[in-house]
Amino acid sequence: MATIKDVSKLAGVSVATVSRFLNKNGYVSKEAAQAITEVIEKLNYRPNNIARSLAGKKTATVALMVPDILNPFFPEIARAVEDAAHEIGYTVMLCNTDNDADKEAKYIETLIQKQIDGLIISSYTIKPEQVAKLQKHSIPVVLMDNALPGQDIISLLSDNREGGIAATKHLIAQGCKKIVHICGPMHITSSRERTLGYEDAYKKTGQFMPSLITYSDFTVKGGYDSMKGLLEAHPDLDGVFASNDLMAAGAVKALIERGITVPDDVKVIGFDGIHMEMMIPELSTIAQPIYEIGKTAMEYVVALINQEPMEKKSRLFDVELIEKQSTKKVSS
Amino acid sequence: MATIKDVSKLAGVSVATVSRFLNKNGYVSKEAAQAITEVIEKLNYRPNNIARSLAGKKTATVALMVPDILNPFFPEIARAVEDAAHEIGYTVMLCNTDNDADKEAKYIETLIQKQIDGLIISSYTIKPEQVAKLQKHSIPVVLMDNALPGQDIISLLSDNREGGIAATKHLIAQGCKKIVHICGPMHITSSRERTLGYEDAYKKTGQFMPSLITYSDFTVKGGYDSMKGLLEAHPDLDGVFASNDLMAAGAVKALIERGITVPDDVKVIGFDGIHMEMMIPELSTIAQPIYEIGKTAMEYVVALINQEPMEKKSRLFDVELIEKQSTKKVSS
DNA sequence: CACTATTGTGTAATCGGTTACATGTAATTT
DNA sequence: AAATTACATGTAACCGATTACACAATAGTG
Repeated sequence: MATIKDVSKLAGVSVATVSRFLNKNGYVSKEAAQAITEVIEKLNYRPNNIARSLAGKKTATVALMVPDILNPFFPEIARAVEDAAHEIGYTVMLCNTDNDADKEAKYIETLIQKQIDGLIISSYTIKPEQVAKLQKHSIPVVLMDNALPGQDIISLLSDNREGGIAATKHLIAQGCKKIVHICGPMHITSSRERTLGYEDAYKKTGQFMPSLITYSDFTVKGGYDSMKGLLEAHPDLDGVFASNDLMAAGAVKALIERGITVPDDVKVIGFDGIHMEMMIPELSTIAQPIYEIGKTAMEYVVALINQEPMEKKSRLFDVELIEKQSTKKVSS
Repeated sequence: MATIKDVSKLAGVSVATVSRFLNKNGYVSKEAAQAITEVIEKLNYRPNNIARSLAGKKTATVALMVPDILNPFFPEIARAVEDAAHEIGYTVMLCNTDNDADKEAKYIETLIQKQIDGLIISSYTIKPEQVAKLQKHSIPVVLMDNALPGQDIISLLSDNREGGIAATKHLIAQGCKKIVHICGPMHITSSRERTLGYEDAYKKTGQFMPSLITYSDFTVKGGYDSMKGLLEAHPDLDGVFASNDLMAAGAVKALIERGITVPDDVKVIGFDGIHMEMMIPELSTIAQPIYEIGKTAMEYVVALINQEPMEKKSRLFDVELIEKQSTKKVSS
């Protein structure tokens, strides 16, 4: 591997000049530039990023922390983040935390040692002290789809409350009279908000009862089990709002197994907008602008890394109702 | 951030001793060790990985190249690789190539500059010259679910041929008389093998015709479209073997849309064994030991990195038939 | 007891870059 | 013509570790 020294020697200039040339800062004469360009070409020289990083520059690496990349919501995030990162020459490290605080803590240690420039967290178990630790090492953090109350961290959230309202209103508009809700883990802010949205919207109809809500865990299995329970308690239900698409899918499964037709007998709507074209019927959902959020997360992280002046502000993204078959009005 | 120098000063020893202590090589007296331990604790010292890497050590980072993490097959791989990596203190960089040779080439440049220790490729478009480039930089490469003919690269494959046979035989055993096949991209080795397996097995029945095969692209949409075409050509088909689970899902969708019941009228089996619990009916499949393959890939890469003596050998993994509803025999 | 191994430690070079600073020349100002 | 300013380049310190080598003390051996 050729080094900057090799280049400087062959080009007949000093390493400083080569470095200036490479980084486009400071003065470099046309002749020197020409010579260096040629030598670089000839030696097929590539600057060593490790050395660069050590000399005080950044690593151009950010990490993405997710609970589990197997959960289809997170590949979408990963893809968005990776695309945005790649575009500006950054590289993404993938970290699965399994919602395990220990694993999380250990990972953060590793990431600090590896001198990542920034961290995008889309993990729900993240502890404030971990974030504090990162900040002590001046590693910028951006939270996606999560918020840490009372902390000075940028967090990018969808308007979950509004989404919960929109989902519920949509079911009402489609003619549902008795709408149940499968909600996600209560320690997740986004999840709570969605449920509050449902309550907001549904209470106005005067039909609300606490027993219409079941608490679940954002998994297909969880949605499936919850749906079974709800069917026992409310055989006359005709609308289901699940706090995420996976649970909605589980709910559909439970309904169909019981011989209940979706959307004819019961309409189902999810939340998130993950791609599940394989579902029959296809699922209506409240879609988050996941891609935009991911892209924004990268932009924010990079801005923080470069200490660009910015109003350090969290943001709320609009969600969008996507109507598919699962809530289609049946022409009677 | 405390450095090794700070530690050495405070502990009253030289940096060399501290380094020896940290790396557990060379002699360090009990007293020195004790003193160093205390100072490290006190200063909360963590060795700087960048500096370590520069000084000739490895980066403890591998990259994983996949076409698109949004395709549900790849999160499974990513998860396996990441788990195995994490266990041995390695970190994983995620690279989406979109099957774009340019993007791939650029990425490889970046990865070389970042001095990754090894690369696991599960991307189908990888070019031999790219691999050669990596090898020139002595970066070990392991191929997953793919092989590069005539190249000296370890590749980990499932027994796709055998899997294709097993899938077909299973459909036959379940009573299917006319079995069509939706095959994947022909430039993908694994895909071709699966199709060969189908042909092998089905030709024995004497029922085989080339028109039973449709060429598709490993997507849900592709499977859906192919199925439609096959239904036109062969209205009397009663078994479908799709070369991957996504296409199988698309096929199921097309069938159900046509009012055909799965598995009663037509049985469908896929390949890969990705998790799709949301499907109704759940999909029978030939499961690859994805997790094991991912783990093995990491083990191989690390062995290569450490230049451990090993018979540099590619491996073929056994696949497993997973029977679910989509091929259930209907009690008549 | 002299001689070799073993144990323990420190100095300084090295990895491959970046950059502050010194120095020198050419072009502008005043 | 003297004083600035802009341009161009090189020297050497530095980033934070690893490690070859030299040296010293202690233990073991014949």
